[in-house]
Amino acid sequence: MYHELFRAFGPQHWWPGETPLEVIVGAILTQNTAWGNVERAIANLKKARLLSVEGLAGAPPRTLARLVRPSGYFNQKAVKLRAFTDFLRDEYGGSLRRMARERTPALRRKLLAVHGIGPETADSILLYAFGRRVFVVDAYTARIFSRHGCVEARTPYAEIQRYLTERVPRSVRLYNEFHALIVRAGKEFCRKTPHCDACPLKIFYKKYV
DNA sequence: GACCAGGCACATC
DNA sequence: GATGTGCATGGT
Repeated sequence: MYHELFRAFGPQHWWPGETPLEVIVGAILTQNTAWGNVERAIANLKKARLLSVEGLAGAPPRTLARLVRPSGYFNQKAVKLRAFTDFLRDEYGGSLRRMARERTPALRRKLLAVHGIGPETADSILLYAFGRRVFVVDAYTARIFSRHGCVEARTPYAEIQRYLTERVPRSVRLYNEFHALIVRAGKEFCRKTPHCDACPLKIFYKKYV
């Protein structure tokens, strides 16, 4: 499936963010939200010169909420951004470099304890901000692999993740590209109803489903 | 005007 | 532990 997707779409160059902090902010803002709206919110933060650890930590919550408004759930997301900078300050003295020295299992555990960071957001941060070998599962992943008969519908996050890590070669590079391609395919072909004839994965669909 | 989008926390059973 | 609900904007 990976090779079919790569052949069809080519490299996706993920994450679409320039710095680890920008990846983290994007991961929080994109929760159940179209990426285009996240881009507007990030642009607002940049324009206000608040897309920094100090900026996010120091800005009034109402200001943050106003700036991230285009990404939806803006009151909650303002709280979540602040929860992250609080965590970064308390746990690593506000230093992403120090945070980057933490070992993956401990870091994942700590991230999951932060308000607003669940499994997908934690794993996106681990893989795309810190280059850790963690397979990110999202709504598209669940949909595509359940529609291909690999897992049951509504299989829990951890189980889908286990299914994939047991089968996919364990490479950060591959995890990065595969997940990005899954999102690409999900957006274009697997939204409300399957469009299997045009989808690069159609041969798998026809063979197994 | 309905439906959807790269979830998560919280309440309730 | 499973299931339901609120959160909210912008595109199709």
